[in-house]
Amino acid sequence: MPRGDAAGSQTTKATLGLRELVFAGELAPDERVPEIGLAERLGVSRTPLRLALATLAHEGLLRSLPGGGFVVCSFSLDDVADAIELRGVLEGTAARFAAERVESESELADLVAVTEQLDAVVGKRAPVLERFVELNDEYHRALVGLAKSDAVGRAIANVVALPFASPGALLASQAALAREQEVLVVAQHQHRAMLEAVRAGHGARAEEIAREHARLAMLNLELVLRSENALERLPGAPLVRHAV
Amino acid sequence: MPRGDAAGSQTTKATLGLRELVFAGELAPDERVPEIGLAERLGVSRTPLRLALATLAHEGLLRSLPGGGFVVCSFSLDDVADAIELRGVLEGTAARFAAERVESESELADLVAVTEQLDAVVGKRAPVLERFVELNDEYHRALVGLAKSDAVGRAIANVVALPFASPGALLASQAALAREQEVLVVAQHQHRAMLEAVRAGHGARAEEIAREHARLAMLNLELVLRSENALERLPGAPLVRHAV
DNA sequence: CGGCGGCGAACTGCATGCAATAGAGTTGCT
DNA sequence: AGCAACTCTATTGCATGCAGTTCGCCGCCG
Repeated sequence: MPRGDAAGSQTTKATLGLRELVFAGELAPDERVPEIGLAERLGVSRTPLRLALATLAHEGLLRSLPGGGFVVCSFSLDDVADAIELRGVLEGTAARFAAERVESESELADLVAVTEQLDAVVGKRAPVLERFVELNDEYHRALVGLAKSDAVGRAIANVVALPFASPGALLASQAALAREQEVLVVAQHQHRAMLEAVRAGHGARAEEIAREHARLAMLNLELVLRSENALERLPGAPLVRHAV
Repeated sequence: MPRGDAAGSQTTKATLGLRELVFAGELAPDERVPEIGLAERLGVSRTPLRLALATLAHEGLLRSLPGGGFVVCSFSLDDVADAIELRGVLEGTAARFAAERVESESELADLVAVTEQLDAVVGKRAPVLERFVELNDEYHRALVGLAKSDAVGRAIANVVALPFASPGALLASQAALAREQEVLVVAQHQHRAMLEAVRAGHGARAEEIAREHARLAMLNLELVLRSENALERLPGAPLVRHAV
């Protein structure tokens, strides 16, 4: 089926597999990625693997060495914080664009539906975190879609490629934390507030809420840092340089 | 010298050449890019060319077709406006980060030097636009550097990959316009203001100035749209879908 | 005993051959 | 005549072979 990099292509297989390997930490950060062994490990040839390596490099997960080859990037806690803040900025822009561009209530249908589902989940006595993360991602996707901007969409996609920067990343890692429910309530409050701001065409407010919403992830990061076992649940944790 | 994608590598050659071809409009937008003829046209083999195609696709200049192969992206005027606005948002973040993170005056040395050189150019009776664009680019690079954030730097690099979104793009295209000098004066005023805001640690102000500074490019875009011959000087003009 | 130079091996980057597919053109059937 | 199916070709995606280079190691010299 050598036409199209559709789902079944070798390149896709290599990219997904490689990303998984990196996230799982099976390839040590700051260490040369062996091109040969990796090819057979992923069950693909070197050519599509090389394409996958280039892709991950563009996503910022790998770095190409001057001498050739690639290394897995490692990230300091400051890097993680920056990525989260940047996501906030970009989602803020998306929210502002949405507020400025949405013309009819019908366009908001998806976002409204997701928000109501989130309400239901949070309203439960024991919210299912998994379900919340899922809906949360959906909410963010819908919001970005309303911005109607390829440029913004691509920029966000690039940032979210860093696993720990994705919307639900730090939620998933704090399952065992005490303030979990509290965070959920606040997050959902912001979801509703953003929806209202967008609906009312209040771009500046929507933007600020989105930024603050992302900073919730930074709060989570701080909470997670205080409990060692939670840190391990952080997606892409092996890439983060623990403070020594 | 088959090690390292250093300056002389075939992949680099292919990437630069391909980008040039796309910017020049030699490859018609929305048309399939022929992989075979292109290889010999660029003087490289198909393998590095394919890597270059993937790179440009990541930069948003090409789009991979479901059936395989690539097409050159075309951009509506709204897309151009979005890209410029997004650059403003990102440079705003860079400026804010710079204001929040710069600790000593010595870090500002480069930015100060460039600003003074720009002052000199603008102060001339007949400013040399070329020189201004050059220094302008340098100013923006220096500012982004002060943000000390890889994530922000990479995001900006991605947006600027669209030629018409780069800082000096719309300046270069309006060489023949009447209000040229006026724009230069305003731009340089904003450069100085940003520098002051960063120096004073006024993040919010620095951010807002940077956004407004980018919107100067949008003003230029509107000016350029009114004079047909100027539009042709816009970098990457062939990619822009002229309003029919 | 430490530093330097040469040698070897392994790995990367590139070129090309092959196979499979999608699209177009054509032909036959209704 | 129109539609559909079939064939054929051009083109892409993939695999592998080859060449060049860089890094590590060992021996040699200071």
